[in-house]
Amino acid sequence: MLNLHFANTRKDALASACNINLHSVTPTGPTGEFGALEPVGTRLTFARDEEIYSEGDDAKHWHKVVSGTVRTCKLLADGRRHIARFFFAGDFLGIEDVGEHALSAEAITDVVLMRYARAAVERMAEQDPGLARRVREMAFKRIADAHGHMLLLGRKTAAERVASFLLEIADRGDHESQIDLPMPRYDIADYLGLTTETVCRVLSSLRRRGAIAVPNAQRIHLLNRSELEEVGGIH
Amino acid sequence: MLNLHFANTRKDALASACNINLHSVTPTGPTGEFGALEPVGTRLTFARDEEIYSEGDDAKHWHKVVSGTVRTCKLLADGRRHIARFFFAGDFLGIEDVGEHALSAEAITDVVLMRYARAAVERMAEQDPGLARRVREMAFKRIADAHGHMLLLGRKTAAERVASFLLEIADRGDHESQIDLPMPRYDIADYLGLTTETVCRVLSSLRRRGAIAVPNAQRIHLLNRSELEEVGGIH
DNA sequence: CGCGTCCTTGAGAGTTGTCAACTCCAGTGG
DNA sequence: CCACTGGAGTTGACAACTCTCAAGGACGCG
Repeated sequence: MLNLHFANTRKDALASACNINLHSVTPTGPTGEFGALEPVGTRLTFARDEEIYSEGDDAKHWHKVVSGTVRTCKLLADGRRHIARFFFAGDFLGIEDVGEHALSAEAITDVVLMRYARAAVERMAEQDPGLARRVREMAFKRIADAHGHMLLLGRKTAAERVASFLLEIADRGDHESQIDLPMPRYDIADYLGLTTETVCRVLSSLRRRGAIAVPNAQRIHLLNRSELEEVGGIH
Repeated sequence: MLNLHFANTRKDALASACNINLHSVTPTGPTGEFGALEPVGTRLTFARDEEIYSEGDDAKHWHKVVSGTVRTCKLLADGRRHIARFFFAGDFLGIEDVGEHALSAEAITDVVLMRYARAAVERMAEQDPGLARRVREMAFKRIADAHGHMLLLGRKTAAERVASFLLEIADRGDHESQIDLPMPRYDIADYLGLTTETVCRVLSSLRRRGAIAVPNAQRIHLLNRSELEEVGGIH
C-alpha cells in the first residue's frame, strides 16, 4: 500500500526562485469572467516540479493558471498521496482554502500564474454582487466535479477510472480526440487512486483493443470514443 | 463488483405523501448563520427511505435539515452507488446544484426539512453581501471536506476508512465518545467505497481490539480515541 | 553515447469483494 | 403474549482485482 513519490529535486538554476514580475496586466487577455480581477493580479513563474504553495501555508492568495499545468495534492503521514485536481490554462486554484491551504500545489510543467490577494478579491466581492455570484458558481462547479470524482474513486474499476480520465481530459482540452498528458503516469495514478503499473496496464489494454493510440507517453489519440464511454461506465 | 441496493419500498401510508405545512417559520429557532432565510422557508416532512429529490430533477430549492438524517447519492448504470455525504440537523443540502440536481437525496430516518426557493436565496444574496459571503464559505467548506474524502477513497485502507468515519461522525455529533448511527451498514459502505461485509469485519476487529464497544448496531462507544486516530491515519 | 527517469510488462501476494449461511431484532398478526 | 417473518448484521470460505516487487525498455538530456 505504500506509494512514495519523492519530489523531483532537479531544478533549473535560472528558474529555481519564483520570479515575480510586477506587471499588473497579463498579456494573454482577460481573466475569463473574472476580468475585474485583472488590475489586482501579479504575474509569477514556476519551474517544473516547483512547489507553488504547501499544505498548511496561509492561504493569502488565489492563483489563475496562465500557461502550463498544476496539480494540487494531499499527503498521508507515510507518504501516500492523492491528487485532487489538475489545473490547466484558465483554471483558478486555491479559491476554497479560507484560513490555510488544505492542499499543496505544484507545477507539473513550467508554469505562469497570476496571483490575486484573497483580501482584495473578498473586498471586491463585497462590492460587486456579480463577482460574488460567479465565485459561488465556480465553487458549486468544483463541488459537483468532486462528487463525480468520489464516485469514480469509491465505485469504479481501474479500467473505468482510466477511461473516465481520458474522456475528462479530452473534454477539458482543445482537441476532441487528441489529448496531451503533461503529467507523468504516477500523477495520473494518484489522481485515480491506482498505481502507476495499473494505469499502464489499462492503457496498454485499451491500446490493444483499438480504443486508443499512444504515439508517445505524453500523447494519446481517442480512436473509439463510444468504446471508451462504455468502458468508462456511462454514468 | 455489483452492489445493488434496492430502496426499501415499505412506506407508512400516513407519511407516504410529502406533507407540506405552510408555516413560514420553524419552531426550532434561527437557521444558524442564515437567519435571513427563515421567512422564505417552507416546512416539509419525509418518511424513512422516502426520496427528497432525484438526480436530474430541477434544482429549484435549497433544503435545511431540521431533524433526522439525509443521504445524498449518485448511481452508476448498473446500480453501484456512492453516498456523497450524510446530513444531520442544521446541515444544508443541494446548495451546489445549479441547473439540476447532480445527486439524489433520500431520508434515512423520518425527516423534517425547511425548503427555500433557490431564486429567492439568490435574490437575497445579490442584496446582502454578508449572506453571499456565508454561502461562499459554506461552499468552500464543502470542497475542503470533499478533498479529505477523496483522499480517504483513493488512498486509505478499509480499516483506516472505518476509523476515520467513526471519528468524523463523533466530531459532528453531540457526544464526544458515544455515537449514533442512524444509517444502515450498507450506507456506511457506500459512503466509504467498501462493502457491508468489510465494514462489519472492521468494526468487529476494532471491537476485539478494545477500541470501540457496540452495544447495538446503531450505537457505538469510542473507548480508545487515540487508537482510532492511529488506525485512521493521522491527518 | 551514457545516465537517469519514466514507462512497460511479468509473476506472485494480499486486501477486499463475492457468495453463502446463520443470527439478531423489530414489526406483525394470530 | 408469543410465534412468525423479513430485513439487517455478522462471520466464514473462496475468488479476484489490484498492488508489490522486479526487470527490462524507451526516451530525453548532458
